[in-house]
Amino acid sequence: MFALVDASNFYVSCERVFRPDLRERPVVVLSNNDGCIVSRSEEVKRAGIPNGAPLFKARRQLERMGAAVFSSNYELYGDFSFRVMETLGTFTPDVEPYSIDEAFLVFSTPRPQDRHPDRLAALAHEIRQRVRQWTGIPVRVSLAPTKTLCKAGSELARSRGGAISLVGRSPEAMGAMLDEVPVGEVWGIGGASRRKLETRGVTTARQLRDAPDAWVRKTLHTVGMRTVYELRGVSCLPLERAPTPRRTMLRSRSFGTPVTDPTAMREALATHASAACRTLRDEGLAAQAVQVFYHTGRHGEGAHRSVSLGTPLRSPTNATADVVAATRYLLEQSWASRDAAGRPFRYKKAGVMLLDLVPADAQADLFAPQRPEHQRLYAALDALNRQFGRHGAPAVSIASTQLRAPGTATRWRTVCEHASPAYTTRFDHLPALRFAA
DNA sequence: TCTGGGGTCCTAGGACCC
DNA sequence: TCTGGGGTCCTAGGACCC
Repeated sequence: MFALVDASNFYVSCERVFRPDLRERPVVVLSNNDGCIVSRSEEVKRAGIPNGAPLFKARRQLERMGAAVFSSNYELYGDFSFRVMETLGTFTPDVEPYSIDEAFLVFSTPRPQDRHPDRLAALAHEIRQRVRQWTGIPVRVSLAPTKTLCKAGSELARSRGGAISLVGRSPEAMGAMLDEVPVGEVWGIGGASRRKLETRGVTTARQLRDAPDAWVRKTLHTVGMRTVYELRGVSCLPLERAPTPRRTMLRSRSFGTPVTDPTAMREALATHASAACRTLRDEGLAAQAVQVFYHTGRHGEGAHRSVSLGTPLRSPTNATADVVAATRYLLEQSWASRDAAGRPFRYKKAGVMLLDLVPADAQADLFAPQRPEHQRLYAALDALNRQFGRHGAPAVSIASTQLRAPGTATRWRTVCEHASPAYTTRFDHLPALRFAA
């Protein structure tokens, strides 16, 4: 038996914990660079502002509603996520954090006498209550025999007090529930599959569940077949107790101001490469290939250009200097300031991708140079930054991340104009209580 | 008129998720 | 003026081999 615990409007909920004045007010949280709306309170959803809407399009409406607007504060959300996961760990050791705001839990199948719907509904409610009381975060809880059914249940729970159990229901009773779920809301059915299914007359989760195997296999291939089995109550997606080692890593950002000169681009790529390598070392991995990409905006006027170029590394590495050197080479190979008509390229975003990741201690190549001095260098660097780095800004970094002349501002960095305090992770941001006289 | 058969590996791109 | 960021998996098709 699986449980899905899912926070609704998680980022908004985090912002509200230390701001009770916002409980009844419309609130939105923005993506990086203050670009899009990525979390909306119920009031904002009701007003018809869609998820993913760019801020500049919704700004007037939000002002009229008196909405509070926040930049993303991942330090805060990450800490609340940790607290929620810890709380869930008091119900079962088998917790799989699935995303920042969701987790699957697995319980041993209840004995028949405990399988009464009331008892299961009570368990779902208890999880909900405890998370709310211990962390301040409202969640929905859905119990079901498979992960995909948990996801469907979580949708149904929205209109059922936030907790639901689909365990032990007959196929007919389950079908009645799945009738309420549009096929596009089934976990694993995205826009393309939804359109495909709808043109063939399949519009609900129940119809998908009851479609013939051969037809499903032909239409949605093996992944879709797995989804259908899961809808039938046959579990195909086990709980992932340990996270699977990652295969790739990407660090990218949109620029606060468009980049037109190669020096700023070099800085940005070196900064992304440094961040990626630090994570690589934290996770004990090494990369065998590097790719950089950068592009102009897709919207609006001006010259458009999109570059994506990669190179293998001589041997697996997580040394920042190696990767930065590779990004520099790739930039030199690909940079252009103007198009054929002489119009400047205004680059909006850049990123560094590390590929073919392997464990750092695996000896991939007998002839690869062994460089213990690198290990000591980066161990020292990481230790310095852990102790003296300030919230993502390293205390010691390699020089090419700071190519600008001293005293000049970095113009490419991300915009973040509505940040809330990191209430739970920085002493200087601790909330102050004010008592009315 | 006539155009083998079978295999591997790699890459790009699609689809999906949050 | 202003449109996140970070992942995984699968498939199709090309290159190449015998």
